[in-house]
Amino acid sequence: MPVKNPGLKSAASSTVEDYLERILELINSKGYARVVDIAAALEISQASVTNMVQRLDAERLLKYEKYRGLVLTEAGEKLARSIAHRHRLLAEFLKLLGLDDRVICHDVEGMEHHISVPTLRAIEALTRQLRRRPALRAQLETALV
Amino acid sequence: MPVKNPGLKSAASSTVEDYLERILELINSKGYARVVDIAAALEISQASVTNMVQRLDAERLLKYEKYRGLVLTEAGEKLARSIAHRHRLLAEFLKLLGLDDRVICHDVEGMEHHISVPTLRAIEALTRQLRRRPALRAQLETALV
DNA sequence: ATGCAAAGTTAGTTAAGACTAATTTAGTTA
DNA sequence: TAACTAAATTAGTCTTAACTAACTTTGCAT
Repeated sequence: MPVKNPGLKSAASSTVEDYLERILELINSKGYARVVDIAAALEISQASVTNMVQRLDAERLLKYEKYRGLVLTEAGEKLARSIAHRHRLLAEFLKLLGLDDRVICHDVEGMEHHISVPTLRAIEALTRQLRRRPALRAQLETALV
Repeated sequence: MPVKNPGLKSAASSTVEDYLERILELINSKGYARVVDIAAALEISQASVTNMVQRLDAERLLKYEKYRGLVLTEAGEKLARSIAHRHRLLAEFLKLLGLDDRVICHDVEGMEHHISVPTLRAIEALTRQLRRRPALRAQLETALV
């Protein structure tokens, strides 16, 4: 299906977003992101990662030197951060709905690439309300049976 | 990315779900679903639709006779209905968050294929609360500025 | 300094799902 | 009923993003 983009999102494909998200995660936790680690994190082959890293370099989302490693560019880091932020927000929202971590992980990874800024803001506001209203959360729990 | 399926969803791909959703919609509104109408609804070529319809026939989600038309099978209709239901639920949820129809349409079409049953149930419960608590909705609106 | 294992790269393949162009069928109208 | 048009189908191509297998580079241990 040709997924049209009505001016609501960044130009990055879901796949690109997944890569950037994991790369930032690795950099934050280990200080660097090697091909082998990215491949392990995404559960894909190293060859696939090498390909994508070359593409991300061409798109100026990171700087990459053959055999030597990579660093995010300003643009890449900015994008990665906003992706990570969206991910955290959605995960927290689902957590407040009482869902378990396995489900949260699965659904967030699927949905996150398809949520526009306005929707994200609305969910953010809703999450704030849920956070400070345990009574409301309790109602949800009981409604689920 | 290899989208794994941890036993949370039907076996149909996002694409298949989109086709079924539109086919049911057409059948409900016009009484039948022709290739040309499905193609128009999904904004893809008739050739692509013919291909997919043959595949859906092979998967027993509809019965299809060359040049003659198609009808959903029991299984196909059941699946299509549950997809449509999920779509309506998500759309209503976003509507209650105060989002506008353009955004709702875009985001629902992106997200709907990635939401598990437990998450859907939780959102359903939350939607009920939002429906009967205009004050809560008002708080969200003002929080958005 | 050399050699070996781990990491990285390249080349070529695959699958889904779109596309166009060309062909065939069906239904309507003269 | 003959012909024309709209709909449907087929055949073959393209893109994205995965894969495997084979090869190269790097860095560590001897």
